[in-house]
Amino acid sequence: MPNILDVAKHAGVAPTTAKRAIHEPHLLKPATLERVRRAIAELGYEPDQLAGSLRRGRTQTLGLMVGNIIEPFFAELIRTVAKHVRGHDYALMIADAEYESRLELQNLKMFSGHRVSGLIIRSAFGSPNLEYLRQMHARGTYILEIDHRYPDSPFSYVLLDAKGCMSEGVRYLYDLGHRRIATLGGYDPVLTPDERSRVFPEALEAVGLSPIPEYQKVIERTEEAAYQQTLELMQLPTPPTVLFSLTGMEAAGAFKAIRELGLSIPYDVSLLTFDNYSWTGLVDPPLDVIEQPVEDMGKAAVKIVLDAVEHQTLDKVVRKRFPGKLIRRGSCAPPPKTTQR
Amino acid sequence: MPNILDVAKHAGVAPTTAKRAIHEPHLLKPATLERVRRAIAELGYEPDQLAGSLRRGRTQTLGLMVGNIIEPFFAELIRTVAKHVRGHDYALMIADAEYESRLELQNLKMFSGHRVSGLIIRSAFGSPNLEYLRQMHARGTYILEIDHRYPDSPFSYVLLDAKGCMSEGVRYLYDLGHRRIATLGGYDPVLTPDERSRVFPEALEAVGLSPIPEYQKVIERTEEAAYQQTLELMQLPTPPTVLFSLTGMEAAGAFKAIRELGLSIPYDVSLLTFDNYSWTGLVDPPLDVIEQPVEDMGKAAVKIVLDAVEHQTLDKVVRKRFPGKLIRRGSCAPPPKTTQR
DNA sequence: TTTTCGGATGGACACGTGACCATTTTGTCC
DNA sequence: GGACAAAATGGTCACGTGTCCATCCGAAAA
Repeated sequence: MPNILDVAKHAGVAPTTAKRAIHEPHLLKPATLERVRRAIAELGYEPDQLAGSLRRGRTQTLGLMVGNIIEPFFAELIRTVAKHVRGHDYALMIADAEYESRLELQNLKMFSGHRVSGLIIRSAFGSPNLEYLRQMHARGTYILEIDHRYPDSPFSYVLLDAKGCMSEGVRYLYDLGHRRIATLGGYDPVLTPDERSRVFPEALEAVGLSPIPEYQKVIERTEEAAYQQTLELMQLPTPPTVLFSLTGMEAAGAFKAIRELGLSIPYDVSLLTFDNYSWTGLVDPPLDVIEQPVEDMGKAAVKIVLDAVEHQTLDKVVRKRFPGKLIRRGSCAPPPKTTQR
Repeated sequence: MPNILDVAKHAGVAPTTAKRAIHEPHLLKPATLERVRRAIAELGYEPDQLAGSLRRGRTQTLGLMVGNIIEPFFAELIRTVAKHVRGHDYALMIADAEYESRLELQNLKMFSGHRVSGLIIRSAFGSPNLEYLRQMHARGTYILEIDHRYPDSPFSYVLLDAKGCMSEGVRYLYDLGHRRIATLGGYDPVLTPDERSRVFPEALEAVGLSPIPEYQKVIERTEEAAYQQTLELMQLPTPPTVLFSLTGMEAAGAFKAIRELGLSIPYDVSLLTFDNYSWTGLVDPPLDVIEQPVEDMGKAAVKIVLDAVEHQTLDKVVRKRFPGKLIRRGSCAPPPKTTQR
């Protein structure tokens, strides 16, 4: 593979001149520039990013670690991030932690070994890796959390306005007449310390309700676990009149369970979920959702990270929250008369 | 950031010895090894993959270029590939070409600049980038095509058994009584030269049918285009009795169009599609699908690429086809009596 | 004690680039 | 044509690692 010296030799100039043809072409005489350019084309020369990064002391590489690539939220996030990184000459390394700290650490080490300049991370719940992130930051990697953050983490973040969304959702359901509202999956400081389940009680209290203990359960945030919990909830003596799903993944499980129980949405039970996944508009009835502005979030994340990396302001902390959007489609209706109190 | 020389100094040994503690620990006296290991731990040393790759002349990096990361097929492919790369100390660079040759080339150059050792690529249709891929291969990148291949491409591939799938699908529909079968999107040597649409006529002929000209149309393989084409097809004087969707993405568009036309599946029209996406089991009726063994395909792709890269057998060509699996769920039934001939 | 040999350890250098400073060439003015 | 500044070009080295070869040490054999 030809290198810059080959190009220089082929063009009859010094290596430094050859390199300037790439990075500072304005410094060269047009004739020289042209000669070097032809040499580059003829040899098919392509700069080695490895050597450049090594010398420069800084790579043109960003890391993106997602929680679970199968979830459309993360797939869309990857696409958006990739889209906005494009054109800035940065490569994107992507890893999927599957919400597991062990995998997360393994991937972080890989990123670190490859000296990524910036890292956008959806950290795992209850992860012991905060210290490692701190270390990466101390060594020059700019870190931004997305979708979820460690409590007390010192890093920049891009998050959903969880409190606003939960309040709006609960208010919407309350106004329809619902009093027995259940979320899929409850708050747990270690297993599922996500903001949505944490602020749910506050949102209830804001409309004068309080959490119903028998609906509270800590589950994994998976389709299967949501399926199971829905079966259990709907077979309680006094089942909830509405299920509030905190992720689109869980909504699929809940929807399946409701259908298998022979219940009708929204006549027997209402369903509201986060994430405007495409299937939510295809099922019958189409689901009411709280849409996350994934595009905006990904774009903001890239901007913050690239700004910090390019200006080497690694200690600059930028924190942004984005509003969700409640979309009504028909899966929420007033609760059945017979069960209303 | 500490380097191997710092470690050596800290442990009181020569750089070479320090490095052996990492790569060839069996060569060191246990006491020395222990001292170096302690130094590594105390300094938090992590080898610089850039410098290593530069010296070695080969990176520990693979590239994966997908057609469209939003499609669950590719999201699953990414996950599977990431999963099987893990544990081999390779980093994964991921890019999304969005089926556009221009983006594809841009991403290929990025991969090339970062000197990826292997590349798994779902190439864009009618792309002019085959020559560039050839060049990358000549310079030491092992290349494997997945899901689609350039006609006459010289590279390894992992593909679906398109012919088998199309034959089985057509046979299934024929046996139900269908004679007017339309695919969504037809074959075009430049725009959509995919195997599925190409072998569709053969599959028809195998059961004694022939393609119906008015159903043949070249469309983009998108949800929106499929939606439009479905509207058009179903409003023809003699509409097809069944739609055969070649991708899961298109099925969503078709499903939406059918519902909006007030038609009932499968009584008014049947629907069969590739890709067992989760939503296909949630809608009413659940859809008959031809499932692609994404896991197996991704696993095989990684194995082939890593084998070739690690043994430096860059000219070894491995080609595999995987069978699809027809899953019946109820969206295909005998055609309506009134329209049957 | 000397020799020999294999197990341990050490030293020098190259990978391809970018940063930095040095040198040559060109243009302008008197 | 000479002086001078600016424009253009050139030379050297370090980034952190892996490779290659050299050296050292200690134990067993002579």
